[in-house]
Amino acid sequence: MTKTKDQNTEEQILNAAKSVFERKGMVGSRMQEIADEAGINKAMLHYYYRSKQLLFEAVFKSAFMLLSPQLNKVLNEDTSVEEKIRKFTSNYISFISKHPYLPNFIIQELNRNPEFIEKLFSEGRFPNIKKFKTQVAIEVEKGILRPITGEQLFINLISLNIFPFVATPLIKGFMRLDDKTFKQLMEDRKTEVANFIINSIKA
Amino acid sequence: MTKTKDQNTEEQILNAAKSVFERKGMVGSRMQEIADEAGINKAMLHYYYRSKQLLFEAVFKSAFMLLSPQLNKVLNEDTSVEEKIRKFTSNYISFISKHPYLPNFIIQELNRNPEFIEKLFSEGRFPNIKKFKTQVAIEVEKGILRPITGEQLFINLISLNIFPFVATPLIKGFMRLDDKTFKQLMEDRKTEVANFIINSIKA
DNA sequence: ACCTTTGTTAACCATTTGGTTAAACTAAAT
DNA sequence: ATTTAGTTTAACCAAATGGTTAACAAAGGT
Repeated sequence: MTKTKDQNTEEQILNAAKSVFERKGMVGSRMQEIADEAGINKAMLHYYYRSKQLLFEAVFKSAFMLLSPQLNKVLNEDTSVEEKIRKFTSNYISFISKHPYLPNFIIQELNRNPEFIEKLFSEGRFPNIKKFKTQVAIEVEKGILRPITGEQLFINLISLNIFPFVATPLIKGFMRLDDKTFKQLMEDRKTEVANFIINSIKA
Repeated sequence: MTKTKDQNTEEQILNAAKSVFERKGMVGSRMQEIADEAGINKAMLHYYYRSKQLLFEAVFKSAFMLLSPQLNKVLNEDTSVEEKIRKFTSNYISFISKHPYLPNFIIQELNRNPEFIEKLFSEGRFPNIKKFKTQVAIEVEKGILRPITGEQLFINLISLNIFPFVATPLIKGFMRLDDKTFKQLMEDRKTEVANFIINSIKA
C-alpha cells in the first residue's frame, strides 16, 4: 500500500491543522474545517491522531518548537548583552513576520491551559536564561551596564518584541493606523527596539 | 411587578457573563454556564439580551470602556512626558492586578474580530494619542528627550506594561518562576518599567 | 491467487449547544 | 377581584460537532 500516496496524508493533516488551529485556536476550530483544508475525509483525522485534543497537542508542540529554540540560541551565544539584544530583536521581528499567528496562538492556548507548559518543559528543549542572567549581573558589576536584573531585562526584551504582534488590532485601533503604516512601524522597530533598550541600560 | 426583584436580574446576568466571557472568551463560553453563574434560567439570557452575540458585545464594550478611558486620561493631562510615563506605569499595573483577565480578553477578541474596533471607535470615547505625539516631538526638539517618535514610544509604553499580564504563563514557564516570585517581579515593575523608559529617552 | 495490513470513505450516532415556546407566576393598577 | 404587563421556568427543537463503524480499496508479502 502507500505511505506516500499523495505525499503523506499524516503531514497534510498536520499542516491543515496548524493553519486552522493557529488562526482560530483550539475551541474555535472544527475538525470538519481541518479535514476540508487538508482535502480529506474527517474520519482520517481520527485515524491518524485519535482525537481533537491529540491533534491539537501535536500542532501546539510543533509551534512551540519553532519559537523556543530561536530564543535559546541567541541567549546562549558567546557575545555581549548588547549584541544579543540587537540580534534577537532583528531576528525575531523578521521571523514573526513570516508566522504572524504564532505568538498569539501560543499565548492564548497557554492561558487557556497553563499546566501545559509543564508537559513541554519535561520533554523538550526550553529556553534557558540562566547564562543570560549571570552575564547581565557581570556586566552590571563591571559598570558596562546600569543596574538591572536579568529577569527584568529579559521581560522587557520579549515584551517590546512580541507585544505589537500579539496586539496588532488594538494598536492599530488606538493609533488609527492603516496596514501600510503599521507595517512600516514594525519594520522600523527592527533597529528601534534594540536602540531603545541599549540606550536605557548602557552605562 | 418588579424591576428590582433580586437586585436587577439584567445586571446579574451581565456580571456573570463578564466573569465567564473574560475567562473563556466568546467561543469558549457556554450560555448555560453563564446562566448557572448568574443563578437563573438560561431562557433569561435570551429574554434580556436576545442572543449570545449581543450579550457578548455588551460585555466587551463594558470591558473596553474600563480600559480605554484610563489610558486616555493619563495621556492628555498637562504634565511632562516623563511624568505621564511614570503615572501610567504605576496606575496601570495596579489596575490590572485587579482585573487580570481583562487585557488578554480584549486582545484575544479583537484578534478574532478586528472589525469590531471600528464599531467601538464610531460610538465611544477612544484614546487619543495626538496630544502625546506632538508633546513628544516638542520635547525632542527642545533637547529634553532623545530622538524618538511618539508612535514608537507609545508602543513601547504599552508593550512593557501590558505584555507581562497577557503572557503570564509563557513568562513564568520560560523563567521557571513560581507565583510569588512572579508577583514580586510585577510589583517591582511599577517603578522599574518607568525608570527603564525614562533612562532610554532622557537626553 | 489469496490473505493480511493499511488507508479511505460515507453514513451514522450521541451529545452539546444556542435558541424558542408556551405556560405559570408575580405584583401593581383598575 | 380582575386585569395587565413584565418576569421566570421547564420542556422542547434543530443544527452543529466530535467521534465511530462498517464496508471497501490498494498494496505487498506468501
